[in-house]
Amino acid sequence: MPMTVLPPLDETARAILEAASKRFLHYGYGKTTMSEIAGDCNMSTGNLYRYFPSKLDIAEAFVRQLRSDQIRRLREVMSRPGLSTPEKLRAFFKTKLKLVYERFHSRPKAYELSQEILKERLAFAEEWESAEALVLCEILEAGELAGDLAVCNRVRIARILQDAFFRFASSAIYFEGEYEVLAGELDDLMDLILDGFAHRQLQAKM
Amino acid sequence: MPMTVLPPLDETARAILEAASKRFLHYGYGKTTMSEIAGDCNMSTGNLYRYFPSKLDIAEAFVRQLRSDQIRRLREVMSRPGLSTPEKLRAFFKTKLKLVYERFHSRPKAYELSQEILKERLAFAEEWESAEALVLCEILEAGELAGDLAVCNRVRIARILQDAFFRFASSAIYFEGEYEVLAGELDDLMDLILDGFAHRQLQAKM
DNA sequence: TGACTGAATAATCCGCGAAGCATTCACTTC
DNA sequence: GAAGTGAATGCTTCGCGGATTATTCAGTCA
Repeated sequence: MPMTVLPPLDETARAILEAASKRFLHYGYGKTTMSEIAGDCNMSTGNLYRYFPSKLDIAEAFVRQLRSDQIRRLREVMSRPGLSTPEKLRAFFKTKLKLVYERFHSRPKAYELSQEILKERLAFAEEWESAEALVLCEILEAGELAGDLAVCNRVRIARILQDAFFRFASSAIYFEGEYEVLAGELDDLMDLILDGFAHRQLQAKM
Repeated sequence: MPMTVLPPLDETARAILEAASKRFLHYGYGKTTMSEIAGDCNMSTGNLYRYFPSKLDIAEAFVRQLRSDQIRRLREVMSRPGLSTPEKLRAFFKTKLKLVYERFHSRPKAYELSQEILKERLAFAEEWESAEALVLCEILEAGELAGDLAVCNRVRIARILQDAFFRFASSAIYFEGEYEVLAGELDDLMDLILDGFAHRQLQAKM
């Protein structure tokens, strides 16, 4: 179920994916042809289709790697010892902003590819959202257990948080502003929302 | 400064705008030609340019009307007597969602035109955002005076609110879901944020 | 002199044939 | 029979000439 577990790839498939990835990163999805990928792997185009149903699926597999790497990093940050639940939530969204911002500016082809796939493959986009929501749920659950947070419905709260920080995951903003400004606005919003949780905490105690 | 005040249009300009609007709504921006507009007004194409610098400016003037109408309605809702500040804030964003949702589904040409202009005319998009922020600021100011709300920096808070509800103004969502679902999610988010204000209120009193 | 014209200009759009490419499949290889 | 081939197929894109259309401007009108 969680997308971080990739179906195991046989050696040939891995070689194909690696060759394709290099070209995608250098030249972009559109400027990479199946014959080039096949050539890099010393095989014919026909054989590629024994390992991937289509070119788009190769790209999806690539983006899947990028994304699961991102999930891994998010988990890493959030599980640093000594962080309170509010701090974890803040770290989650700030890290996400930083990762996406960096990818956008330093690896534009990867960013662009990611966007293309997400547009074509709605199911994948939803899968990815759920994977993130899962991490959020884990943070919330830990907070609940630690008495850090009063949360009645974790799934719902995770969804609300995703809504609230939607703007910071939207590509539109990366043309607008500096990272520092964006991060500042994110902090402001997080302050308000954490106050919301604090208030609920108080209410729950009464 | 506020965009709701349109530069007064002379009679001819108004006629042009009206003729153009009809065609934009029926056939869309791209399928409307300057000669058609001129024909509708019994004048030559050249004369149109004495009143508007370009076709895009006619469209902008039209969208400006739509938008200022929307601002007017937002103000109307928010100034209904007997609403507390939290209720006003909720009404503001729910009304906005409803207006945009309705436009998207019942007047697709108008929606599409709106999007086209906002893409071309960044300055206009920003102007529009500021106009909305201004309304929010007014709500916040009234709340402050009524002792309904503890707000230190109105402009900043307005910005935070716009960030938080960005998703509900983004066109992406109108393909996804039913209005009821969206409105429900908006309510959830608003609940959390209002709790945030409530908490700040308590803090301020101590 | 200000309102307006419409032919001239230049920019953009459109359709269509050619080229390039993803995908398939009958076939080869080991 | 699993792995691989590469020419054949059909789909998509591209480029380009002609047509359409936004914009201009020298000139008319009242």
